[in-house]
Amino acid sequence: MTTTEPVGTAVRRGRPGYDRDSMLEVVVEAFNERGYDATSLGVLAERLGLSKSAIYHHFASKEQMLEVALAKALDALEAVFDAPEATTGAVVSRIRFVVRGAVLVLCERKPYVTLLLRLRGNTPIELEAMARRRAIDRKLRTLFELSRDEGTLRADMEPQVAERLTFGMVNSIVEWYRPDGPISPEQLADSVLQLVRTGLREPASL
Amino acid sequence: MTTTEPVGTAVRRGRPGYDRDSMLEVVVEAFNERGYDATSLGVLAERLGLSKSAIYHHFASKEQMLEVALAKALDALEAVFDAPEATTGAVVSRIRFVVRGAVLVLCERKPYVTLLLRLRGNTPIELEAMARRRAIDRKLRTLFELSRDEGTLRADMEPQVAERLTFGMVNSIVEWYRPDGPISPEQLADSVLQLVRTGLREPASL
DNA sequence: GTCTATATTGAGATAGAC
DNA sequence: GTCTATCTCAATATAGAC
Repeated sequence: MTTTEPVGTAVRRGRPGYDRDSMLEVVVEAFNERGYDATSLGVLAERLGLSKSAIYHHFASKEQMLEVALAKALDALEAVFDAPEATTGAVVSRIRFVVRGAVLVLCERKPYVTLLLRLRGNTPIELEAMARRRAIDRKLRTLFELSRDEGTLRADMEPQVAERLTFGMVNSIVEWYRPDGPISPEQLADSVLQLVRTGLREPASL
Repeated sequence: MTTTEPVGTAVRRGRPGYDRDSMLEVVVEAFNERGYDATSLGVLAERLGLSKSAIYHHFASKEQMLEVALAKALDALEAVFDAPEATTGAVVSRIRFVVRGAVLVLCERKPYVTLLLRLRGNTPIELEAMARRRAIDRKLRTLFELSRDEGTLRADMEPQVAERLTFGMVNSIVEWYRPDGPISPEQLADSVLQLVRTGLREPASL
């Protein structure tokens, strides 16, 4: 159901000619601006330059749009956490790999990940996506526990707390990152890793 | 319109007898579980054990519930950022004060702050609340810029990025913190400050 | 593959009795 | 201060023509 090709730059507002992916870009942008529930098909039709009913030729329902969009986020995130660099080697390198990978996915597929992070679980589809997300969280927590056990994580902090704060920071990036801004995803990933490694302070401050 | 007494433990589900505050607790809990837009008056009535129309004796509209709830969050947050400890003294102490204060407010008024952080700006009320929130963000950014200028913030990171990552981490706490769990708000604030100061690593790791 | 209807449901809100 | 009954509107979705 979900081809996993890169997001790409699709045609915008150039009269019809939508395929599923280019349509989804417009749709998900609207979902993120107004919230999924608050975005009516009427608004979507307006943005797409189509009538409401025309939308049903591309998607069976509003919720199917959500489903396809969430898959784009989850497939990419799962790929990071299942990669060999995330499952083998030194624990510390694995953590660095998944932090960096999560930041990159988040920047590159920002609209789709944004949608994922805001789910409330109101329908079976949302619940399933949240379950996949929780599975990722569990892998993450395990990594932090391993780090604590081997003594590379600071001992005065619970691994769960460290994990949640770290990925809370990572996830919050969707709220402000602009793909067309001055910061590249790689630079941002570096900043996150710096902050997580050694904090904000210039030696002997804060 | 908004008395600012502490949240308190109000009567739950004990047949009628609701006042505005105890009613709001139930309402906001529902808003946060399902999302504001996805929460119908029917669902609220069910949770409250009232009919839909009875709700209108306490609030003029669904949106007014949101408005009153948002004020509870914003009043408390603004109090932190306007406190003398946030506006005078060493910049580094000011930053520490607002980080700690934000974490504490967030834990103590979690449902209300959660609502605030998830706004999309779909109505004038939401836009006004978001404007108040942005004013707070500006004060925050200014503090980080001052820190950079005086050389207490690490020089290899933009102050805006440092600020957003830090408060992204702080704000993400609403997603998992449990007031009745094992971690006290003070402990959590300490953990955040530790992480922000010196990072996650046990010296010479990660 | 898009359109103009239209069906159907459920939303927020009101009227007026008790 | 709560109820039942109802109003009005907008939502998702469908039917069927072009």
